[in-house]
Amino acid sequence: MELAPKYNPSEVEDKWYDYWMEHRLFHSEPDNREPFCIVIPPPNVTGVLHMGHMLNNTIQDILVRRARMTGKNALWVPGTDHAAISTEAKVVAKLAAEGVKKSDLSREEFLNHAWDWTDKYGGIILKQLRKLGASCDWERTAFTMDEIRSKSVIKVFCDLFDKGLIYRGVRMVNWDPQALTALSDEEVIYKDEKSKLFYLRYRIEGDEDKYIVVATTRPETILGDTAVCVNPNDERYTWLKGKRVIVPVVGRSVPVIMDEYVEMDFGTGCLKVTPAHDVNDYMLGEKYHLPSIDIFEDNGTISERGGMYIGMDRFEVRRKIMEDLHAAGLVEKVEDYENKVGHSERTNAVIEPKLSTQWFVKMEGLAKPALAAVENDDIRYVPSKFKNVYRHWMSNIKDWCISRQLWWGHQIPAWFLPDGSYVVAENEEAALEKAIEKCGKPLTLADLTRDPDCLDTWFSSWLWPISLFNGILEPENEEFKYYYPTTDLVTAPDIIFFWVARMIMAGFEFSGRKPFSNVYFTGIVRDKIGRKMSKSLGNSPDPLDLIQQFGADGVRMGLMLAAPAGNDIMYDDSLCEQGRNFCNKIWNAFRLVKSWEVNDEITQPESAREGIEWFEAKLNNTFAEVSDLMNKFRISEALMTIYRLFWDEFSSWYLEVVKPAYGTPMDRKTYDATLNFFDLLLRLLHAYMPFITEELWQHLYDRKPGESIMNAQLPEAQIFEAPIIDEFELIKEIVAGIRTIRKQKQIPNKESLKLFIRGAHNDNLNAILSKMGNLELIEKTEEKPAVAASFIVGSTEYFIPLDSNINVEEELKKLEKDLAYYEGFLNTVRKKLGNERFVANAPEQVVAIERKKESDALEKIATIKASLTALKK
RNA sequence: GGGCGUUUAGCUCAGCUGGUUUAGAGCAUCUGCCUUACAAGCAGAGGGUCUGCGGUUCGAAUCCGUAAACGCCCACCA
Repeated sequence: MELAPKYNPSEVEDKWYDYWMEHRLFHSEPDNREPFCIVIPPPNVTGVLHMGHMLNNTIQDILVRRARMTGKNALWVPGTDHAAISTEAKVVAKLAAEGVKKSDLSREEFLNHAWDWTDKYGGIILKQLRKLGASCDWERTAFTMDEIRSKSVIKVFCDLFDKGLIYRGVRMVNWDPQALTALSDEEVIYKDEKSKLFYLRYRIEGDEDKYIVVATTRPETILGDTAVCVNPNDERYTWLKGKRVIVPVVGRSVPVIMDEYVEMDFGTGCLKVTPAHDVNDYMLGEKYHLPSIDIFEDNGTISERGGMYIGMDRFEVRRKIMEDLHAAGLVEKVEDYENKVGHSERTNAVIEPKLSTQWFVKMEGLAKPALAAVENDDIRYVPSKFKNVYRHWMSNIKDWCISRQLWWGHQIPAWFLPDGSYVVAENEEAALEKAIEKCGKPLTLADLTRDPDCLDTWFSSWLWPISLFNGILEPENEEFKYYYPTTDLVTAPDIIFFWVARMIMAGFEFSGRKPFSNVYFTGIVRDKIGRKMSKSLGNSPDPLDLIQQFGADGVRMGLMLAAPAGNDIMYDDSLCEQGRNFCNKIWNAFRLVKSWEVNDEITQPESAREGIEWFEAKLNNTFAEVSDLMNKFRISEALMTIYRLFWDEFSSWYLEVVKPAYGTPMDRKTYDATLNFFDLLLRLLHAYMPFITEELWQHLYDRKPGESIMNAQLPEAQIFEAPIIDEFELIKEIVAGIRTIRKQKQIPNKESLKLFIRGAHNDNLNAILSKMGNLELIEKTEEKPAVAASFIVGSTEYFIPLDSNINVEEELKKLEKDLAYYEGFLNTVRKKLGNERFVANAPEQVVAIERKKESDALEKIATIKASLTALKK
């Protein structure tokens, strides 16, 4: 077989993905093995793959593939989320572009458009995931709005309602005037904004010459003012007691109320009260029975109730009303001001606090077991710092507003009766029954009106780990019992409240158990200079382009090299380059091994025997080390460990040690051992780099159809102390010493050298030393050869005799530098040992180590000094 | 306004319960090599006193306090 000198990913990736699919290698069914399960954080059904997905799914794939190779029955369930607001917004925008308004369509018509959109763009992202090698069980692909998931949502809603955990009520909610829906508190993002603080004059009723000054950031809301409030302890304003003031421009007379809520030292200490448009004002309004004037339409324009500026947009009015206030001489002053303004997470529209009737879930009771599970590590957070964030939120949890004024989603299963009361039921028939019972009159379906609102997207995704296995509708089914609780969850910390916390609560509430055992939080993918990747900045590469350029394995490796748990990753193409280069390294090592001819007659050279013994020990220990790191979710460290094993130990040392001279064949024993090592190395690498490892693994031996490295098992290994590993490290140092001399003296590698040794030296690996150093002789000596370059390893001196004269100056300099180092070192050690309290207090072992350091250093110094005097002669 | 986290070589990060040869890795840098697996490579080399200050200790990158910088989360001062 001829292999190209460079690895070409595009030639092999699709081939092997198809092969895996064809043989259903990602598919899992319950059996008697231990299950390992991950459910995918469902991406938006109409989304496209970005770097965040890339990172997140690479990690999941690594975990799943590794589990498969360690004897587990591994399952990764894929699916998508209907993403209520964002999908509905996209459909609305698309229709608008075609000149169709949502309000002109019936609910059914609109949903048809939405389904068309979903069918057209849905699942693109799942197809893209295949390009990176994601080993999801595609036969199980689910959607938050498919039948099982929808029914589960409805059932859960009804159950919670029956338990009294869901209620309907009038509350001040976060209103998105663009999406025309209420949002949960978590969907509001507060951003610092430069704005103005306007100081407005409110004249006193009956004493029009006097006025008080009120500071506000939102002058347009004076249309809804129904009071002015001051602190009762504020002596500046005691005279205001019982007075009324005139709202500027509007001309309405409103009372002055006194409440300690008002901060005396903010602004003027005078607060305008607009109960319909501010949460705090709403509270004041309730307390003092103030009228509430909602001046806005749902889309943020002024309504009839505003009385003026009707139909104008809220930001337009802010400008206009200031003009009018100025004209009327009612503006005291205007200051620059920085405050936080709430924006919709999905549409980025400025949130308008709005009074409306919504559905809520009582959270306090749900939070308790969910908090405890994380606190006691029954659910493990990696990294654990996110426990703090979680604890804080969970112990201050607020009720969850779950209704959204949208059509795309799960419609709330509540039906209104003609008298305005309502019933909650899983379907129309059941609702009718309940309704008849409730009002005692013979109603028909025509008398019932279903609540038009939909549920928050997260109200379906919080069930995901359960509903994927149909555990809500059929809690006793085999699959649910086998795969649930799932094992690991991999997600980004920004949805810890939206999703993770709620899944945990849902897990305990609906299944009585936790939904997963470990949560691995990834970081955010940023660009090289630390900016978050975003479309508008244009700093986000297209993952598919990267795969095209560097190969899926290269990109996976690039991302994983830089991604410790919970840390943001500073992405740079050079990371993928490193990944690609590594693929190439593996590829070429394979080419070398496969180029060897085997001759059964040849006996194994001693160097090869030593090399095999060493690498076996090294490989075993690395297996153990990698397992340990992976159990701690230290994925990038595990990968780096493997990288170094392959590149430095295997390629640079092992292969060079066993490599036969050019044109000569290799013995059978060494060849077989090398193929075996290669096989094991590929297995170790497979979870991280699935494609190239499959390609080479298939080439390594004859494989049966359907056989795959995916299912090859990783040997169980434990770290064991092997003296040969340390011995080999010394050999490396000696070889490096020889190479340095070759370089300095410009002696070609081909020219063999003699090596003389003065001092202790272990002969065990001399065959390797001789081969790697290209030595024709290794000999102990008492005397330094007349003309020789030297170096020291441990406290042993090594000499290479030279033909030409050596540069005495240079040698002296080198030795003196060494001497200075060791004398300095000895000094620090002696300082310690000279300290009586150290010797008295430190553990015996530690003192012993220091004494050993001392004697080693002394020995070394003696050696160097001897060399120095010899040179100076 | 509260809380949390980070700060170690040019860059990205390890360094776990303080003591494993006066701090490790990868990348980048420098030097020499197109040595028939690989220039996407090989061989060699240089580079940090661990953000500052104070403390605990025989001993501190590691523990405590404090300051600064950066980041994140939460919060109803208009």
